[in-house]
Amino acid sequence: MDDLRPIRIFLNVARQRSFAAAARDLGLTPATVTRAVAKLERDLGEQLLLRTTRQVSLTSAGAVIAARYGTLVDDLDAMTAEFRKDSLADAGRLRINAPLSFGLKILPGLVDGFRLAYPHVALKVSLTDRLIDVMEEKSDLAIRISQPPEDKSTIWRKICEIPRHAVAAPSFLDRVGRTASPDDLQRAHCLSYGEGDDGELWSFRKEQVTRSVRASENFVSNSGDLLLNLAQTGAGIAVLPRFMVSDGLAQGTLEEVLSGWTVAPLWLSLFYPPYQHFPPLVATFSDYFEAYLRDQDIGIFA
Amino acid sequence: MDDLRPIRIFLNVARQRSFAAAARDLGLTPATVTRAVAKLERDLGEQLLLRTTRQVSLTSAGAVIAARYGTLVDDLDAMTAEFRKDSLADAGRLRINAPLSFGLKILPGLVDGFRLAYPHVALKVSLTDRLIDVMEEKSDLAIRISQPPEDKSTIWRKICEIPRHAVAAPSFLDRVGRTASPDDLQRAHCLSYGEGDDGELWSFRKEQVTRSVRASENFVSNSGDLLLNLAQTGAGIAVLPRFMVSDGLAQGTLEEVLSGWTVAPLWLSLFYPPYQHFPPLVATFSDYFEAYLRDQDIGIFA
DNA sequence: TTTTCTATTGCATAAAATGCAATAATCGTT
DNA sequence: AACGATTATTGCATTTTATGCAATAGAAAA
Repeated sequence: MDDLRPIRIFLNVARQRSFAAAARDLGLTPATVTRAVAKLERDLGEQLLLRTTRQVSLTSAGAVIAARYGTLVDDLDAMTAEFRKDSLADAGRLRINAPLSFGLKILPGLVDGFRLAYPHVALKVSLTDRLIDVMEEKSDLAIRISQPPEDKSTIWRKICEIPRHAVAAPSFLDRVGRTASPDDLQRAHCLSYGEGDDGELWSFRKEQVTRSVRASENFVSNSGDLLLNLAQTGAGIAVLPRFMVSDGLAQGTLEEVLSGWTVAPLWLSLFYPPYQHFPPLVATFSDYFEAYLRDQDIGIFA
Repeated sequence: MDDLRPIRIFLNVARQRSFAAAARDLGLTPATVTRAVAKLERDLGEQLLLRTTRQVSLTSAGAVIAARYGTLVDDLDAMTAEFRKDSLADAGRLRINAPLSFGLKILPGLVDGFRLAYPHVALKVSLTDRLIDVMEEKSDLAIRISQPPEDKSTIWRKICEIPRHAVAAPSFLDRVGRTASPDDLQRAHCLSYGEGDDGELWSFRKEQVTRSVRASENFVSNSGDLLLNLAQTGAGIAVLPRFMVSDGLAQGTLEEVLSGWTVAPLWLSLFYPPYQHFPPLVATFSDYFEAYLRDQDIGIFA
């Protein structure tokens, strides 16, 4: 019973008690109606309608089946209509994935605003620091802060650049001394972010001069928050997004290292699963996301 | 949304997270699966599945739709299975139509027995004395006591013959006198059964001799019970089925007129709507009906 | 009776589904 | 890194299915 057409036609005939009327109603030929009903009866192995050329009535089985299938078909139509309605850009469900630190620091305000603007959207936010596959994480979109993506297979959209600062605790700098040039940086003092074993490559820039330093592999973590904590307790120098260190700098628990030199920024991007047809709701959120960030002091819009 | 096939295929793909696996499972080619899912997505205007050559996952919309459609399709399958099961000969619904007097006198015992033998059949009995169209009365079968049917268009089955007796109250016969031959019958004394205006034609037979009397049009009723009541109160002579008068004869409230002469019997028949495929349950009841009547002293089985 | 409307069916045509083979993409293995 | 295996997709040819038209027989109405 895969084809609902015969059922629909049968229901119409049963309501109107006429094949011809049903045909006119549905814009079909009587022949089609006849064959559809015959097919349904054949499939169910039960006669549903009693026909004379001038009169049509229901058998017992037909009456039962008309009632039961009728409500079911109505349910299905209502459901399908709802699906179509939900396909608008301002309702439905949205699963978002974001990095841990970004999620905790930025998302609360953003999500609040979005829920206010689009109250019919059911949001599900998952926080993961790994730069995982969007599909595996079952997300409709993923927020990522990373080096400019080189991935070819995934779809992504650059939102802005995230300026970074090399920071350390004042107590730490008091102990090891403040340097003026990246060349003087002690590799062992570096608290590096990364998934693998080797340290990050930090690129400092001052006017036209660029200096690169490969951070030590002595300490590598995939958690920006951990690096922040360590830096604040005086364990070393970390290179972190501004939105993570601005509080510490303001309160004096952190001090910028190599001020005057700028670190190569990261990119804040939105990653999408391999959509053929971009869901309108995802586009809506993406636009809201970009607009929201423009009003915050988080990134630099090129 | 008339074709459930794409939905079924989509559900299978969603469960297995693989087009190829679904194809193997359903005995289809991957091409068919691909096209079915694409069709569903086109119909709903929403992407449901995210595919890579090695990975398949659900969009938000896909997850919702899979869940909702899944339960609905399950309901439909269960319903259809139930219909098929009910198409057996011992369950379902049965609408019976019978004449009033027969229904009150004979049906109670018959229905009791049938319900005991077939407890899963829902019976609906309607009593009508008119020889109406079976379809108009919305019955699956009609019990009729009548002259041998000449109808060509309807389907009927003769069960037995119903012997009739000409009866009157003893007091009535005391007053008007007892006659020995139909020829002496006073037309004005006849209480006639019929729908129209003119009286019945009563055919009496004694050995090889046949005598016909047309009953008076002075009193005609379409209710056998009314005729019986009138006869018992001494209003005249009525020709009635034996099962209606046997009690009166035994108790002496009625007396047979022209004993020795037999009245042409009526036929007890079952009338059916114009079935193409005879419903098994109707056949079951018909057989039970005939068997039950053989055990009663109601009819004569030729 | 004739007339009109009805349900059905055979036949020719149009539409849809299917299978096969080829292609591009991705993952695991060597 | 390169290869092999598996996967989803698509164009093309074929088969299956559905559809419309016209004809037929039956039943109610005029």
